[in-house]
Amino acid sequence: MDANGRSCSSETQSEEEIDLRRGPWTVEEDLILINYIANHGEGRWNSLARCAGLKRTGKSCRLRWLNYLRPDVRRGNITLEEQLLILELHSRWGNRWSKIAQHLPGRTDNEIKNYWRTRVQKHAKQLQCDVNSKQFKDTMRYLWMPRLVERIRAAAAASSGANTTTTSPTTTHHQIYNNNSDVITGQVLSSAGSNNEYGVSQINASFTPENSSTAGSSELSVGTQVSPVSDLTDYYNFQPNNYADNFHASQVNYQESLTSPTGYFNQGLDFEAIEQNNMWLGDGDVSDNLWNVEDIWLLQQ
DNA sequence: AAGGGCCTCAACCGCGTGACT
DNA sequence: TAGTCACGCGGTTGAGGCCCT
Repeated sequence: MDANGRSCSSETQSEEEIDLRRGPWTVEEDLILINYIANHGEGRWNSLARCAGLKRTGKSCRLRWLNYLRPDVRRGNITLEEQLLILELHSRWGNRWSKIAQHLPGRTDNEIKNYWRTRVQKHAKQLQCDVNSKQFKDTMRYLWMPRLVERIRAAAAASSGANTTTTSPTTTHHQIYNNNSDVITGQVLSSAGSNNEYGVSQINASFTPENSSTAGSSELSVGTQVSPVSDLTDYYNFQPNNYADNFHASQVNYQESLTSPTGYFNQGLDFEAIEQNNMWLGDGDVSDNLWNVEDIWLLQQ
């Protein structure tokens, strides 16, 4: 019996015998699939497709359900926190999208893959280097990720400043990665802006470049006195032998990551000069304007 | 207003893997 | 052991929307 009470008599019918539909799903198809799964559960997608009366392959049904119709699928923009996590996990696992997606609740591997290809690979292309090259990985690790941390901190500070009547600690969950690449899931009690056991400030997960009035300079306009220059120079004015000391409180634990195998960023780079060249001051999406292409290439020479 | 280029993302495709017979 | 099937993964495609000229 299918979701509409009809008997499923076409178990042996091959896909070739059915006039299979392709392309975008209709609302009616979605409803059929949702209702069928609600009554019968997931799994055995080929027979599910037949029994539900959907002229789709099992694969197509599975994909539609997992990537779109599942109730726990999280729609909307990738948050800064999620972006940081994606970059971190990708640096460890590479294109293991499903594995990465497991650590971003509600996000699908397809969504993360699309994010990576459309946002991250775009910058590799702009830099005229391979996304898997050491140059690009170092650029991501030493420039982009600290910048994301800074923006997350700024967002947290902005939200705390905008909500000064709330002084009680808030509870957040963080997944942080130790040096063995193991996931540590922590329930963190902290006031906004304070440090926690993982050395990570409380993060306003709802903040996105898109839902801020305008990413970049605008986040400073809500009363948050976060200077991208001064804070970033704290981050980046590390010397080869003391950078770990300069990179601790309120930041994701990047001490391990800060050893650049290729040395591109271990040679006392003048990040303040980079700041003054307006490298970080893009006013668009956080993933845009993160670096000036010519500056990066000059740095790498 | 039009159209061309670019970007995003849903959907498809091919392949690998594991379970089962 | 070989064959089949279901499932999942990563890569790719293409439609539609947006932006710029």
